Amino acid sequence: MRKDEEKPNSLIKKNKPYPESRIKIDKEFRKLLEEKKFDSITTAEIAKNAGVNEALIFRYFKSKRGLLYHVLTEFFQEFLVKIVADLKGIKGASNKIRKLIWSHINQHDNNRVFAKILLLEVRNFPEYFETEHYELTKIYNKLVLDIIIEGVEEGQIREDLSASRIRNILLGGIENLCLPGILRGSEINTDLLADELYDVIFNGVLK
Amino acid sequence: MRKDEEKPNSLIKKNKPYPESRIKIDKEFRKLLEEKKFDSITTAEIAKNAGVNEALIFRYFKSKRGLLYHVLTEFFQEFLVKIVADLKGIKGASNKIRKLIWSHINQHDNNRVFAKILLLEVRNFPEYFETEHYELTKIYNKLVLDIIIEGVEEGQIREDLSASRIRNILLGGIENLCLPGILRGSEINTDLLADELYDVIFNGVLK
Amino acid sequence: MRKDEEKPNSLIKKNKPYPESRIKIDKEFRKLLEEKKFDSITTAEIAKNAGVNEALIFRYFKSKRGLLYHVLTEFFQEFLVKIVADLKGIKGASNKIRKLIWSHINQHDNNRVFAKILLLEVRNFPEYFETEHYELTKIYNKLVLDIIIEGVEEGQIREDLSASRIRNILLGGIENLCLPGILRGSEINTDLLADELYDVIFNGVLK
Amino acid sequence: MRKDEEKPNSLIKKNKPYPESRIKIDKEFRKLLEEKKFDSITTAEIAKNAGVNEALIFRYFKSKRGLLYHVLTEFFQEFLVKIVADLKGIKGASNKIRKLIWSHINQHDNNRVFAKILLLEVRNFPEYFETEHYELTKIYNKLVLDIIIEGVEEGQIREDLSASRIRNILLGGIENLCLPGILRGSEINTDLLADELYDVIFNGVLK
DNA sequence: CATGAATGAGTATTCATTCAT
DNA sequence: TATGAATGAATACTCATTCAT
Repeated sequence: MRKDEEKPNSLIKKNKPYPESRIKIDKEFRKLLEEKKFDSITTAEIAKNAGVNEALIFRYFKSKRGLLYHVLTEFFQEFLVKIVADLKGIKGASNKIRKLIWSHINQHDNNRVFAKILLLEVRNFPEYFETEHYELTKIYNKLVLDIIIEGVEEGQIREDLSASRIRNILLGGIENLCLPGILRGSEINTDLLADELYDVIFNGVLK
Repeated sequence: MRKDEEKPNSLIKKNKPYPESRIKIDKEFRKLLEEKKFDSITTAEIAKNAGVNEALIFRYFKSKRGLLYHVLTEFFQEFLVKIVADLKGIKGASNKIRKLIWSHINQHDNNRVFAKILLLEVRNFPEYFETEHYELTKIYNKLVLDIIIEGVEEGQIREDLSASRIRNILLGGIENLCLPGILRGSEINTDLLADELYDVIFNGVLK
Repeated sequence: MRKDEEKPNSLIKKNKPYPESRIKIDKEFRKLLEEKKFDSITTAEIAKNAGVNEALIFRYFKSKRGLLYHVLTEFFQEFLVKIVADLKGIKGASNKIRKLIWSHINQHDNNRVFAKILLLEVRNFPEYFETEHYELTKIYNKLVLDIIIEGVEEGQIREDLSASRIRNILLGGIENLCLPGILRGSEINTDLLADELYDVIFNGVLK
Repeated sequence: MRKDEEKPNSLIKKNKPYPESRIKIDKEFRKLLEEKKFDSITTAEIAKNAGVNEALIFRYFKSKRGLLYHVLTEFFQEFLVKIVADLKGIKGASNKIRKLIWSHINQHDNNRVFAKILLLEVRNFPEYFETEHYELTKIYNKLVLDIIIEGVEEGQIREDLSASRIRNILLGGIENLCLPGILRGSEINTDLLADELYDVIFNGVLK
């Protein structure tokens, strides 16, 4: 059918495909981010390695930090997509939470660069909080909160604790568990950590 | 007696007191370290805020990093003194270890800046390992090792595990537990963390 | 023909002309070099006098020394071109040597700044020997050597002396003779010096 | 006798003996001058090596250059004393000149540092010409001139050439001959050079 | 006579960013 | 869309020199 063929096509076109140079910059920057700190990456370096003109970085991303925020947003979008996909078809709040914990830790494990940046670099910049990325974290927070509420409504989770507090404990716990591994570059045993956290949380939290 | 009171006074003076400017630099640098990363602190900034001439930083501390190492050493000396004092009079290796864990975490809690620097910044600089501070850490490591060995000899600790491995697990555990709090500036529940770690370690380690 | 005249013109243009600022830097640096020593010329001074931004020096020439080496290379290229042109059409090794001596001294006389730098400054920098300029001197040395060898083969020059030793004596002699004039800025009597050197060398060297 | 004992004593006192620190600075500076260029010697370095307070350099010598001029003067005084001593008892202008040439070259050979400084460093500083050292060179020039004049009056030297021109050729010749050896640190064959110069000069100059 | 402290002007070099085309 | 040129504000660090005591 024509419609079927055109729709995705037009959708992609609406997202007007980024010019090649822009993509190269993005790619090269991600690569550099795995090798060194944001501060010690230079725009000259990015441009040279990407084979594009330095000024393009500023045309496309406004500033070096703009580039960082953009890349961070991209990552978080993928992160969200992944989480949502992973949760699809799972019934019951506690099962969802178990999956979410695992999936979140797994994402951290597979994207250490971003985890590190989020943890160590970004919070220093005041303008971060006006960032698209920051907006996305709010969406994620909401998503998690909804699952908790669902659990409360289902009667699985104690209703005498504020749902948002539980959410914070959950997310804080995940970060705490991942931190050492991310920082030191040491192994993250996703299954083990996920189990442990689920245990701890749900012993305190389940009815 | 007057004489008795004056002598120590004069003794202290012999250790010629640092010039005021030097102290100001030290102080201001510590302050800035609490606000921002080492790399983004500038010598100009230190000097200006401290109200001294920038060149004095280099006269007194050789380099910006020299200043860092100096401040780190100062801190670690106090750290060591505190630990040794805390251990004084405690009998039995396991009691000593319990105290040491607590004291170490407590120090981290009270000196977050230094903990942060140690954890995140300093290990990148190769010359760090020729630093007085690094030498002091060796002394501390030895001190902990000796307690473990004491435990083995007293028959409290399993002798089929290498003492130095136990020491490493112990110190690594402390760091892991403190990391999140330090990084985020969130609360560190010293008593809880210390108990937990002691438990974990000693369940695996005690005879 | 017009076409014939235009083509080389356009060919030259393909070697994209250096930006004006770059040329200004080059020019101003050469000028300063005539007034003062390399070490006491500052990049700020160069930029200010040339009316360009100081950072451009580094964009175009990497470093202050890079600028020096560049200018030296430029000079030496002209030097080589001149020598080769002067030797064109001359028959017989001894005639070539006579011409070469004269031409070399003459170049020194006309480019005292460079002679001075070569003699006094450059040999202190270890990285000089990885310089394009240094590579060019090797070419020149080879060129002179070949003439000597030609002389030996023609039977004009004694074959019991190593050709390269003769070359070294020749070039060393030229430098010695030029040195005082260059250093003091006093007159260099090219004809006289050339005759003298040719005499001395060839009395010892001819068959 | 008292008088005998007191006189030298008082004479020394008149020259009021320099304080030890001053002497140490002088000594250390001379030593450094043999190792590196004036510009790359720092006052801090001098003071530290000499074991004196840096500020003393300025008390005693006004400035870093002041120190240089002082040391140069000292050297020249010794130089003059040596020359005068060497000439003592020699009869006849031509014999005196022969000796003077030798003695001058010999001094250069034995004091390469000073020769080098005089040749390369000092002439750039405009204030040099208000220096005591510069005044001493005038004395030396006069001394040489007088010998030439003596030679003219004795009838040994042509009176149709200006005596001062002959003097200049003589002194210029000495410097020219010494220059390469001094600059390159290569050997100076005093006897040979002296003979050569004497020959050249006197073939053109003697009656 | 001697000293420790302090300083200002400078030093090459870096870098994110802007601009004209 | 792309580019080469240009720039200003920094950056850690140096050094001769002054000053109060």
